[in-house]
Amino acid sequence: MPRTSSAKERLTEAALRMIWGQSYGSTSVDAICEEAKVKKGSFYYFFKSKSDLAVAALDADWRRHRAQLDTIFSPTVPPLERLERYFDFNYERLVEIKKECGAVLGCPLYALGSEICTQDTVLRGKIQEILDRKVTYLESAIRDAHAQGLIMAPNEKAKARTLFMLIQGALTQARIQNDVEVLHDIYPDALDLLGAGKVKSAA
Amino acid sequence: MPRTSSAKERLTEAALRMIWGQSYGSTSVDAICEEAKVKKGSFYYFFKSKSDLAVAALDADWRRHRAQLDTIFSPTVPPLERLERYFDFNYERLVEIKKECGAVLGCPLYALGSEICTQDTVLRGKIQEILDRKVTYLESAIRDAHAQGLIMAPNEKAKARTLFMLIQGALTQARIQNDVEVLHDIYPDALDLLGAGKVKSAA
DNA sequence: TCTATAGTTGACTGACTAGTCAAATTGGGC
DNA sequence: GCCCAATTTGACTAGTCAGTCAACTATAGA
Repeated sequence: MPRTSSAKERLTEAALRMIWGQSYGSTSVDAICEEAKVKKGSFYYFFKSKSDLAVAALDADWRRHRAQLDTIFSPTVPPLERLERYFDFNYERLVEIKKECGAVLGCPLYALGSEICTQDTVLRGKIQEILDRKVTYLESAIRDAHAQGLIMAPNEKAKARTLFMLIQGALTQARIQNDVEVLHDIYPDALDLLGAGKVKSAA
Repeated sequence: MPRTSSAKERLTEAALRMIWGQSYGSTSVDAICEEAKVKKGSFYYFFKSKSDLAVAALDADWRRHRAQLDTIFSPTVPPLERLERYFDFNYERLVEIKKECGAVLGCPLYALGSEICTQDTVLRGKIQEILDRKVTYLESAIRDAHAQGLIMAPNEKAKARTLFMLIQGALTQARIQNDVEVLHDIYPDALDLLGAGKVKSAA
């Protein structure tokens, strides 16, 4: 295992950062190579195309992100606390990245997915796959919360998808108006969405 | 008034259609000109840049869209029916466009906004302006519904923004997975979000 | 009919695009 | 020291990009 990052790693990292920070279309292979300090010949030794690099970049990012989600959504944590932690996590992440690069970037999957979905079926498929896996975390938290009588959500799959779309909508809105605070305001509304008020209070 | 569409009109229409259908970055001025049957020299007679054209295209689209929203959100219609109509309208619009161009395209403001927000401040400003106006329609419907005791939403501005982000999240998800049905499932959840169940039933 | 203005045209620039390739270099196993 | 495979390099296509420009035409008003 190399102590210093390999050329391939530097490429996927630079690619994600730049594509997320600007857009897929406006991020050139040349610019990615320059940022990663890799010559273009090497680029095409590792990846067969720009699209191929993007897939690899999303995969690498997902591997990192997944571990964080496993912690946040640990079954040892009460289900509604998992959701609250996830909201906090998204907020903190946005703040951190804004500090780093000066802009609120939202979710790379939605930003990239919305841009390329009509043009690159492979990339779109990868994005869909990761999005589906992310929804799964919400599903299990909602299922557990419902089972414990904390919320009223008999169809946890539908609720999870709706909640996910709300979160992603908020992340996209935050990106568009370059404002993290958009995220803060939605948690109480998310509880309403989940039917937290519909439940018979403890008798 | 010209009976046949002017070059300028053809340009804004082609631009919106192509940018929405693909992406801003992958839509070239040359391609727009070809689609609009206008020579590039003429393009730069009417618009000072591609970005300038995009702003004009959004403006023109908003003028059309606004009239439809005024009908849907007419104060003569009961407030919750306004919202239901708006959901139906979005669904029908997605279906229609899918029939036309073979793909689910979501909302042009979010698709374009998410793509260019870190790169084009003028375009971003125009998008924000239109988005803000759209939220206003939801606000008034929610305010009226609350006043009539149909929902529990004392802070109509916050609720409207949250509902808007849910809708936009759903539209974006529909675009990414090229599936209109995503939209259908969220209306009951939207009612939960608005606190339709929280309200004391008629005594 | 003259003129001013609005609109049109196509050729042009120079920078940038994704992707290719043969040759050179590296570093580990023998 | 030698070999082989993994990697690196930089020069190279051939096409596309946004934007420019001077010359041209159409047309409306006086």
